[in-house]
Amino acid sequence: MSDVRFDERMREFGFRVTPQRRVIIQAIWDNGEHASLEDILADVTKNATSISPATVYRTLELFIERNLVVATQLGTHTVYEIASDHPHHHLHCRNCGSDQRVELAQFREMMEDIDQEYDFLVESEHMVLMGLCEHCRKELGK
Amino acid sequence: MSDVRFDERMREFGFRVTPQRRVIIQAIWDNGEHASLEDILADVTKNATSISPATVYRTLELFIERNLVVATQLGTHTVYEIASDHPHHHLHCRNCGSDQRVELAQFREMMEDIDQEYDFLVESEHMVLMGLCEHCRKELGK
DNA sequence: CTTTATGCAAAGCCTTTGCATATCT
DNA sequence: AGATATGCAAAGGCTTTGCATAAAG
Repeated sequence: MSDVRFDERMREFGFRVTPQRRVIIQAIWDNGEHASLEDILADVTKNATSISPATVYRTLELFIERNLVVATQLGTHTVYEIASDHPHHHLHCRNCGSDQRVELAQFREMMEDIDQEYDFLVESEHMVLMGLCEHCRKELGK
Repeated sequence: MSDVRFDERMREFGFRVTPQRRVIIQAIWDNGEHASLEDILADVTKNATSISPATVYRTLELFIERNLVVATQLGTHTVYEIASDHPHHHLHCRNCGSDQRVELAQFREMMEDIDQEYDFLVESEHMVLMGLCEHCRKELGK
């Protein structure tokens, strides 16, 4: 995604485009779309003429509120990614930290089963499954 | 579970039994086994001759470390429950906050599918699915 | 020109830590 | 008695807030 795209995107969402916001959204993008707050704060204070942390917090809150950015709980901390139209889930490797996006038909099935069996409507649209990736499970012999 | 039981349980795990620990573990139990930190702190300072928050933090850390208590991420905050032998998941209603324990055969299936399709080993053993319970989905017309 | 965003510094909160005292086994 | 847990108060770290200034539309 180019810088121009980000600008457009922000305008679409009715935001003013500022250098700080460009840097922040770029930081999220650069982190493979799974940026922790620390990642963002680090990137941002590194790349830019010292953006205030306050700005980062306020900007993220705003973006999340209006769904330009999605916040997801990954174990203990929250990660941020730029909202996309494609619902998906994540396979997050606890060993190497890699992150794989997947569309899980199986997940949909599971939701339907739960619906029928318990009459419960699952709304978790963006789950993170922790575990071991292809590479690490071999390395660890699992 | 009676108080005596808790005492036994704690001793099994090699803990000294103190009044504070009784109160803390009771607080977790009383909250339908899904107590937030706030719940616990509130209960504890209410029921007891003012236990120090420091003690609550240290005790929880200890219990979790040695698997007497399990900590689970529920959206933004962490919830605590007394460890049980039966692996299970939770259906948590975002509207009324009710919480239903379920054993999901479907979940196991999903894990196996993911294994085959992506060669990823899912280790999330204790998930919380957010959504709407039987009652609330009717109330909200979903 | 008006509205909105930013930076700074202070205030707030929640959590952790050190150490002396009290408690458990 | 010896080992461990607790309370207190202080220290820490992260996040939020108020307000004046700067920048965007």
